[in-house]
Order: sequence, then C-alpha cells, then structure tokens
Amino acid sequence: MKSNQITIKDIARELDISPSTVSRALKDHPDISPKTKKQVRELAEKLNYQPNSIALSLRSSKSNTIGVVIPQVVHFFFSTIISGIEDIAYAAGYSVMVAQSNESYDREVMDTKALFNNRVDGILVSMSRETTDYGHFESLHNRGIPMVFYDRVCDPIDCSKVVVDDFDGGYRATKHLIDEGYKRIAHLAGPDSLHMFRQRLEGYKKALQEHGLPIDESLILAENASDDENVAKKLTEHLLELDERPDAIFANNDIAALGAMITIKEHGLKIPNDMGIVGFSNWRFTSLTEPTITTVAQPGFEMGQEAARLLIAAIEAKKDEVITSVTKVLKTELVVRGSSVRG
Amino acid sequence: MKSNQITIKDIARELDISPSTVSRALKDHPDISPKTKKQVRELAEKLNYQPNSIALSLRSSKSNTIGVVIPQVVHFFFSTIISGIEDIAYAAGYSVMVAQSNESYDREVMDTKALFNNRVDGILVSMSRETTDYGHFESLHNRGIPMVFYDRVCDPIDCSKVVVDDFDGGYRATKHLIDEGYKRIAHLAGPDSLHMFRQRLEGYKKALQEHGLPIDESLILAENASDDENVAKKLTEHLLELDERPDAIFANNDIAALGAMITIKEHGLKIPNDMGIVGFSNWRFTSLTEPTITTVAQPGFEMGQEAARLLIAAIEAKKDEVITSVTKVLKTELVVRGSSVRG
DNA sequence: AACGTCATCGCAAACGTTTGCATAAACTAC
DNA sequence: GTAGTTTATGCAAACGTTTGCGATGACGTT
Repeated sequence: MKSNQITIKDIARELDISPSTVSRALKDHPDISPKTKKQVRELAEKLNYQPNSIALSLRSSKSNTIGVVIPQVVHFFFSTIISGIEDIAYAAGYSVMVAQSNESYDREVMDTKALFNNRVDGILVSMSRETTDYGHFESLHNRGIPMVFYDRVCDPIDCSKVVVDDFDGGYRATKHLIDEGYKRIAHLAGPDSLHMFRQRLEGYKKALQEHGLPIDESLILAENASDDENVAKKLTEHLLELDERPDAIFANNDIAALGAMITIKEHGLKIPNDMGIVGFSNWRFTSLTEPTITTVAQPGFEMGQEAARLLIAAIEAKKDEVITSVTKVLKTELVVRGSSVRG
Repeated sequence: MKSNQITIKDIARELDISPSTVSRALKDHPDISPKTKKQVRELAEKLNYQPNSIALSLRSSKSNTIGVVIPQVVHFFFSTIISGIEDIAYAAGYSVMVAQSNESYDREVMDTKALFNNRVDGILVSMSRETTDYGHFESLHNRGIPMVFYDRVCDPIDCSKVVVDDFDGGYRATKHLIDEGYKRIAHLAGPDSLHMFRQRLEGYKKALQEHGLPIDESLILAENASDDENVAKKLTEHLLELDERPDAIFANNDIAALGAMITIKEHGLKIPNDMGIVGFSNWRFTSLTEPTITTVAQPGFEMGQEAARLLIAAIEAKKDEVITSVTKVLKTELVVRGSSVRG
C-alpha cells in the first residue's frame, strides 16, 4: 500500500478541469461558477482531500510551526510551560516542535539549527544551564527569525522575554513569614550563578529590611545543587546548631524545603509552631506532606501561554517591521499551607 | 530586514553555474570536478547555507518529523516518555512534533488530523481517557502512515505497541510484601475502566495465590479517581476499622500510597513495622517522605525510546512492505524503600 | 456588424531541491 | 582525421500549491 495522498491534481483530472480551478473552487473564489465549486467540493469531500501543508509551506515560506527549545521536559515546571505553549499554539493553528537541550550547550546549538532548518516560523527558547555563549541565538536573530525567551532568558538579545518575578516571589514568601510572627528567618539560597536564585534572595532581603528585621548573613546558606534534599538537610542541621537558631526557613525550592522540614522534625521541633517553612515552586508533593508546605507557585502554564502569544504576534506582525520587544514579568502566587501558619 | 535564507540558487548565481551543479557538488557527486566542488563548498560555508528542508520534504515526500499524541505533557510519566522519544528521534535525525489531547477525544481526533496534514512520517499515540471510537486511527492506518501506540494502546489497530507490564508490576509489589512477612495485604485499586489498573489488580491476586494466601475481596477497595489522596485516605480509614485489619497495603499509585501512609500514621501505627506500604509509579516524592515509599518504577524513558525505535523502523522499512507488528512489554522495576522493609 | 463587458477558466511561473537525460568539450585510440 | 569515450555541466521536470494574467465564449449594447 503506497501512500495515496490525494492532491488537487487528482481532483482536477477526475473533473477534467485545471488544478488552478480546483484550488480556487476550494477557497470559494468568485471567479468560479457555483456549479464547478459544488462539484469540486463534493469530490474533495468524497476523496477526503487534505491540502499538503508542506507544499503550502514551500510556497508561502510559512510553516505554521513554532519551535521550542527546552532544557528538560521532565521537570514539572517546564512541562507545564510546554502545556501552555501548546494551548495557545493549537488555538492559533500552529504546531509545536519540541527540542530538548538536556541542559547541554552543544545540544542547544544543534537544536536551534535543526529547528531553523525545519523552517519553523519562530522559536521559543529557555537557555540551558551551560550556555554562556550566545552566538547561535544572535545568528538566528540576525536572520530575522522571531524568537522569544522564557524563564531562562538571554539578556543581550533584543527580543521579547517572559520571566517570572522571582524577586517578588522571594519577597512575598518572606513577608508572609514575617506577618505570621516569625522573627529570625533563614534562607536556603540556590546556586549564585543563576539569576533567579539571586532574585529570590534579594526579595527575601527586601522583605526583611522593609519590616525592620536585620539581615543576618549567617542565616543565608547557599546550596550548590538545588535539587538535592541532602544538601538542604545538612544546611538545616547547621542552622539548628546556631546559638540563636532561626524560627523560620525560606527555601529557594520545595525539595530543599522538604529536606529542611524532615531535619527539623528529626530534632523534635514542631512545624509550624517552633519553626515555619516556605518553599518555592509548588511541586505536587507540597500538598501531601505533614504538615503541608507553604510555597510560591510559579505560573508555568501562563508563562508558556504568554511566550507563545508574544511569538505568534511577532510572527504575524512581521510585515509591519515594528515589533517592539517587551519583557513580561509574571507574578508568582503564594500558596499558604500548614508549614507556616501557627494555629 | 526580510528573511534572507540563502538557497542553492544564490550560490549558483554567485558562481555562475547551475543549481544542479551546486546540488551535486554539495553531495560530493562524482560527476563534479574537484575545483567546482571546492568553490561551492567554500561559498556555502561562507554564506552559511542551510538546505531548505521543506523543499526537501516536498520533493521526497518525507518530512523527517514524527508526531506524538499525548494525553497530558505535565504528568511525570508522560513527560518522561516524551524525553525518551526525543532522545531516539534526535539521534536518528527526526524532529518531534507534540500534540496534547488533554484527555479529550475531540482534541485527539483533531490532533491526529493536524499531524497528518503536517505530513509527519509517522505517529506515536497514547489514547485519551475518553476515546472509545477508533475511526480516526483506522483512517490514518488505512492511508498507510506508520503508527505505534504506547502505554494506552488501541488493540483493534494492527500496528506495533509498547506497554508496561502492569500485571508483573502488581505481582512484584505484592510478592515483595509477602516476602517481607506481611500476611494480610490490602489493595487500593484504580478505576476498573482502565486496563492497566485491572492488570495491577490481577498481578496482586496472582502473587497472593501463588503464596497460598487467600484473596479477601473486603481488602480490595477501588478508587474512582486515582489521583486524589483524599479518596485513598477514606479507604484506608475503612481498612483500619476492619475487625481483622490488613498489615500491608499495595496502592495502585503513589498518591494513594501516600494518602494511606498519612492515615496510618494518624492512627498511631508504625510504618513499616505495623503496616507495610507499596505504591506505584516512583514519583519523585516517594523518596522524600518519612519513611520513604517502596514503589514500582515504570520505565517511561525506555517506553518512549522503544516506541520511537519501532516507529522509525517502520518508517524506514516501508519499501519492503513486510512490517510485522510487534508488541513490546516493558518490565517494571521494584524500588524498595523504607515503607515495606521491617528492620 | 462591431465592440465592450462579464463570467469562467487555464497557462505558466514560483517556492527550493533533486535527478534523468542531453549536451558540450576534451581527450583517447585507431 | 574520424570515431568513440570520458568528464563536467546544464536543462527541464517533478514534488503540490497559489496566483497574476491572458484566453475564451456568451451576452448585451450601439
């Protein structure tokens, strides 16, 4: 069984008219007689004709496809973003091509090239951890293909970006703890190299300052790996051994928050009464622990949606040449749960 | 700045030779003189020529793209599968187009149609929960486009499939509990409608029988929703109130296992000494609870890889016409943790 | 009768690439 | 010097679709 895709030519031959007439009839062109239109439409229906979008792409140099470069699909936050992208793209008639960089710079370079070769109409990208050279982005950008960065953005490239307000997230988390009456709030910070972690730290500091609390550097401990609960456990041990131990911990991510929580409980302290905890990211498990963990929800779905919207707008407004780059900052949402509210 | 994609024609014009010569030179055709080849290659390099794969697709009627229909990208298991698919596809030079059905039959129908219109070379699909009519699959299959089902397979369609051995997973989980000395093992079963949940239940039963333990229907409670810990909590309450309460629970998924664990602890019972627990799926949090939860790991990544391999094989062997359909059954892996091993 | 106006349709080019065939020049062999 | 062979290149068609322009014929108008 060979592939029997029916083309406009088949319909034309069958009806003994020209392909052009078929094409026009199919799009209800006024030049075509109602009778011919009817014939064409009925035959197309009967044969289940589907336009060959590759031919369309070639002719119009538009593929109606957007490429997505993503560090890791398996991470909840990122897969949520994909979901948001897919949502908007689908509604706008675009297909989504996904390329996973696996946090590798080399893969990222190849991915962008592959997507470009596939003639995607635009590219959404979140940088890999390794990426420090931006040549591949610049080259794409210079060729005029629309791109939008999301989450891990590349500042030097002049295009639209969507980020989450990590500063505000850190601020809200800390302010919440303050509002709940905690006085000595520690912070388990993420690796200094990543922008978002620094922002969360800054938000934390601002909240303290704004409420007249001192910034005690001995209460700010940095993890080098943000996904390892054991590191968080060790840091928490350290915090608990301080002469003046903290009465709350704001962790840069939920895994760390959980690690802290486990350690605190091991020391016989009660959460939230003896110590409050707030995490970051709203992982699924935070609503399943005892107590449930207060955390900062990142708007992954909305981020994907917004990035897709910006990209599609850039793609479709390309004729006008006046695509002003915007940077959307999405607000986080504090999800208050048991680990930070004293009865 | 209009899109300045360099084509073979540009190179030809520049060098004052014909496009055919350029094309041949680029693929090292023996007809072309070394001198010309050198010139062409150097100019192509300099101009950073990239072949237009849309034109290639049109000519060869091969897009080097595979379509993936997936119920939900945000689920860990599914995103892991995507990762596996992407891994193999990338290595084989294919791009991956993702369409999310959101568990909706209508979306699934539109997704398959959209992928077909985009002329993907083959399709990987996992059915939505709603799907009971298979017309859209049949129509694709009749058109001769290769497809492979993964996880949620469609039995009536004659094509390759990749599933995980839920029966064996249920068996192993239960056998493990038996081996650890538990005697009265309850099962929190998933909704009866889904094949995989029935399989896990059957594996559970087989393990009991094989070890001379009675199958007590009062210890088998079905959830209607498999993602809600509250349901699991209620069912566990019920189990604990039985005259002869079970001394272990095999839950059909990790959320349920966690719900059970919380409830058991609330009743003052010790895990694993008073009661053992095994979950299913190896969610991230299962290694972060107290105690950590023994669970059955599903090989999502391998499943994606295997499905992609089978599909690509089918695509590339199409000339031979002898594509025998195979059904791959992937084994699960028991991850033994704290919730089921008495000290 | 000659001309203009429509309505309806086909031709051909174009998108970028590949490839069978023809062509031209250059060389070999007698 | 003629025929034959090799080497290197170009032409044109094809993939499926769209679209500007031209063609055809019917009809109405003077």
